[in-house]
Amino acid sequence: MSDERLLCGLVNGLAKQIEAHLRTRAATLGLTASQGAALRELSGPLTLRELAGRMACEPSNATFVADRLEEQGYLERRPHPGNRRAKQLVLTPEGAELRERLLALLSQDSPLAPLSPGEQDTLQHLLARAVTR
Amino acid sequence: MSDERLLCGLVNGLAKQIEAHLRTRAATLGLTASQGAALRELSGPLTLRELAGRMACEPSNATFVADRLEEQGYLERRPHPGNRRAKQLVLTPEGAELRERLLALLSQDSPLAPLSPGEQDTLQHLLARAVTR
DNA sequence: CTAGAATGATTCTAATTGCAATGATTCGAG
DNA sequence: CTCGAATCATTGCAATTAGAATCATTCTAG
Repeated sequence: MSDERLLCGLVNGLAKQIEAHLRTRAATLGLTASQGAALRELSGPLTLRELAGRMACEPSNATFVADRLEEQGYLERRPHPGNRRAKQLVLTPEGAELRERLLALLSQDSPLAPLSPGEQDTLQHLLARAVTR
Repeated sequence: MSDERLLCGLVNGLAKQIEAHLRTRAATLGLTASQGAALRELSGPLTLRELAGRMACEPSNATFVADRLEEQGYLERRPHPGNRRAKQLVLTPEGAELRERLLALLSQDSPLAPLSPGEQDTLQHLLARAVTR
């Protein structure tokens, strides 16, 4: 029989651990943890709402971090083709280059490293079933 | 092959989902999410640092939520036997009663419900291996 | 067609959180 | 024994975050 409270603590603990890992790596590039998370998710053009969804935060926060990244010249807001309300976030060449460096840093000493590829697969499968979006 | 970035997003997403679930239930008892988390972890006397560890937050934060719970009469700070630096957090009868009500609320419609007990077991096992450094 | 609901982004405000510094107590090397 | 390092809780401050309100645009029922 599984203890749900313990399980919640473990999920939260691992999330915090992943965030701490991201925080240290992003800091070496002059970014906050949130900025690093945003950069990590921007594998292609995203709308602000999509970014908020991937970062699991409020849209107002996504606006905030996008502002900072835009000020630093790492992304641009472009009019969304086909929806004039929305804006597309697109990385500048500097942003894309920085993203590559960040991804390289993140792949080192990942908190998920103790798990084998197979275990990561089953973990991914279980989490995907639990997360309702 | 597993995508580590996707996995990180899933862990974070589930953590946020669990927190949102906790937030709504705690709110019906007049508590914030953090206060609810603290109450949930206080199955027995805990030191502030232990509580912070279980909540995966900074000790200063644990002090903050303990202050609130103490003001509301749900817990007491007692001198720790054997260590005069530390303080033991102990639930009052009202706190213990409130905790039972919270646990009852939390067991309903848990975000982990989509997973079978067996799946929750393997999930717990995997997370435990990843989170222990 | 059109009025009202819904969606997307933004702004403002308040609350939560992390971080560095401080005081008190305990531990440990020499 | 003793002095410096480490631990525990707390405080103050800065930064992040969530939540409600607002404006513009899009969708939809009738």
